[in-house]
Amino acid sequence: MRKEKDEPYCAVDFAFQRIGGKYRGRILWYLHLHQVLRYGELKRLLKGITTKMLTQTLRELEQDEMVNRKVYLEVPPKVEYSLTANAKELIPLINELREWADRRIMENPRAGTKMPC
Amino acid sequence: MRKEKDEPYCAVDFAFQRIGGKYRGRILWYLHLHQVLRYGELKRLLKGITTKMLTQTLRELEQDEMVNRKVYLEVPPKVEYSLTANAKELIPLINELREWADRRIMENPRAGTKMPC
DNA sequence: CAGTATCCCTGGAGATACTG
DNA sequence: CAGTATCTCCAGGGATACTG
Repeated sequence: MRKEKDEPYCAVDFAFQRIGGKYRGRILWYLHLHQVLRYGELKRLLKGITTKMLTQTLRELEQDEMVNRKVYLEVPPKVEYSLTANAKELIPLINELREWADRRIMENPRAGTKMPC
Repeated sequence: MRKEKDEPYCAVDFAFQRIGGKYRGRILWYLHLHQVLRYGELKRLLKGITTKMLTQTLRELEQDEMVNRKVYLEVPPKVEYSLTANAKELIPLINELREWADRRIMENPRAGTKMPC
């Protein structure tokens, strides 16, 4: 049974509930980079994610109108995921967050190297 | 004992680890709105937060160089929190996330009203 | 291929009491 | 005032097996 999120206290809260969580950011970013991805392709990109978490996160993103899910009635099955218009509005922001993070990573002597996405 | 965060997989991950979490976004936003806030003021703004979570989150933000902690050696004690330069770079982005969220909230017939922060 | 269905465990978070 | 210190709980997430 799907748990309801806590009522967000304010818009900042609301935003972070939609993009926060362990995999949401990367899923949105990969869908942006590739335009459209199949379930298995996403699973390969999100190395180590379990099917349970991937399916669950995709379903939540779908309910939040952040991703489209397109099912092809073929054998073997084929399902494609893509960003909705709502989510696309966020891409420039996520990109700037990514650049901010890259700067923090470069500043840090320990890390010293950019992390590819 | 402080648990280490999972190694972020990429910069997008890194960014969300720094601004994600239940209260981080709002703390950064409130510190932006008020410039400087005392512990008790933050606690009042984050209605319902426990001292444990507030202290813990502030310490993490401090370690991540997102907030400054200034202690006044007075009785009664006085501690002031403010944003670091690193965190201030994020404010325009958080503000745009907030505006994005406001648009989503207004679109939704159920909600229909902006949420103040 | 794209998922379900279970079982299980941990750590994020709440409640409460106490202190320099 | 600005925190510590404990105890507790539960849901987010992992591992594994199975299926249309």
